[in-house]
Parts: sequence; structure tokens; C-alpha cells
Amino acid sequence: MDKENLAQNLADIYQRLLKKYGPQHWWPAESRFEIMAGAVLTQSAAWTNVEKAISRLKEANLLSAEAILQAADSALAESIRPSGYFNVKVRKLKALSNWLQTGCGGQAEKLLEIESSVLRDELLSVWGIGEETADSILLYACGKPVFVIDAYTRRIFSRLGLTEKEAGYDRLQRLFTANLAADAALYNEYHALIVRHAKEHCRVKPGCEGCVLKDVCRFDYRE
DNA sequence: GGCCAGGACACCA
DNA sequence: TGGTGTCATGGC
Repeated sequence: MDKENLAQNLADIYQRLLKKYGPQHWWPAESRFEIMAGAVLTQSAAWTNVEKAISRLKEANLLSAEAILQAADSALAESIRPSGYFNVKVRKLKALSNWLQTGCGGQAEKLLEIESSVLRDELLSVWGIGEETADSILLYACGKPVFVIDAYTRRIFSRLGLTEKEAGYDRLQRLFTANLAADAALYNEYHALIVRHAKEHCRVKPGCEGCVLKDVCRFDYRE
């Protein structure tokens, strides 16, 4: 598919999703740090469970880099237990908090002063922060025009026939950034809509009747 | 009771 | 470089 068609397809898919679902208002949070913590907690977890974990962190007054660093591992684990994998996530939240405390005095607002690719490299150097989590933080916490690739994006766009199933993260990300305007608000909404759509139509055993993308999808619905 | 959810890392060949 | 195991709760 040539570049022009690809750009047109991506724009078309976005408009279809937006029309069906409307704005998703991501990321639901009261602070940048809450978004950062949520990005870690949501790793391989259902968002409803992450909400519970974040709510418990708030109740325990543990939603800041400083508070997390001062908290005992056991107390932190107890708060985030509903999000699953709580022992590894304690390590990850502490590593992220330590990085933020060391580099920015714990102030997430200072991340805005750092150039996007530099910030991305720094985030990736933090234990427990992979590409998707780093990009989620860049986009949703810092408002940088960085497209987030997750399992849903991979699954849906591979079924649409627009990407290879085996495509790496970088390649998939470039597909979007090279064919869409570098607009953080657009990337924000697009990714949120992909997640919303996936939850309704594109699980492993797809129930795709009524899918707004059905007529542009190459997925074999008889499977 | 099994499957899956807004991943990342360790270990091995 | 790629494949596999591990981490764990809660909703359906």
C-alpha cells in the first residue's frame, strides 16, 4: 500500500472510531504523577483493577515520588495489590520514583522541560519501564506527540491487513507517526479509541458483528 | 474453572 | 535475536 493510501486509511479508521465512540478523555487522572504510576500499574492488568490500586494509593497518601520512596515495600504492595504482579510493580514504582526524585526533585512538571527523545531514552533506562510504558508517559503525562503501540494496536492493525503480525515496536510506531500529523491530541485520542474498540470487538475470539471497521478488515470472521 | 487484561524482564539456546 | 517462563489480581 502506498503512503497516500495508508495515510488515508489511518485517517478514515480514526474518524470511524471517533464517530462511534466519541472522545475518550484519556488519561483519567488528577496529576502527572498519577498518570506515570498508572502507566506502570496497567502493565498486563485490567484498568478496573488499576483504578482500585490508584484509589488505595490515594487513601494511603502514596501518590508521589517522595511518599513512594519512603514507604515500606509491604505497605506499597498492599495498596497496589488489586492491580496484580504487586511485588514487581513495587520495584517498578520505586525505580520510577527514584529516577524522578533524583533527576527532577520528584516534580513531574519538570519533565516538560526535557526534549522528547532524550526523555524517552531516560525513561527506558529505568527498570520496569519498557517502550509502551515510556511512550504512555511521554504522550499522556507530558503531552508529547508520541504514538503508543500496545497489544490492541498490534492485533487490530494486523487484522486490518495494515501491518505484519511480527512487526517490531519501532516499525509499527513509525507507521502511525509517518502517516499522521505529529499531534499529541490526535495520538492521545487515537490510541484511546483503539483500546475502546478492542475491548468491544477484537478480543482473541472476536465477536465482530457490528464492528465499525468490519468492511475494511481482512480478518476472517468465519474462523 | 479458564481466560484475559491499556508489559517487562530474566534466562536460555 | 527469538522463544519461553515468571510475576498475580479480579471480572466475566
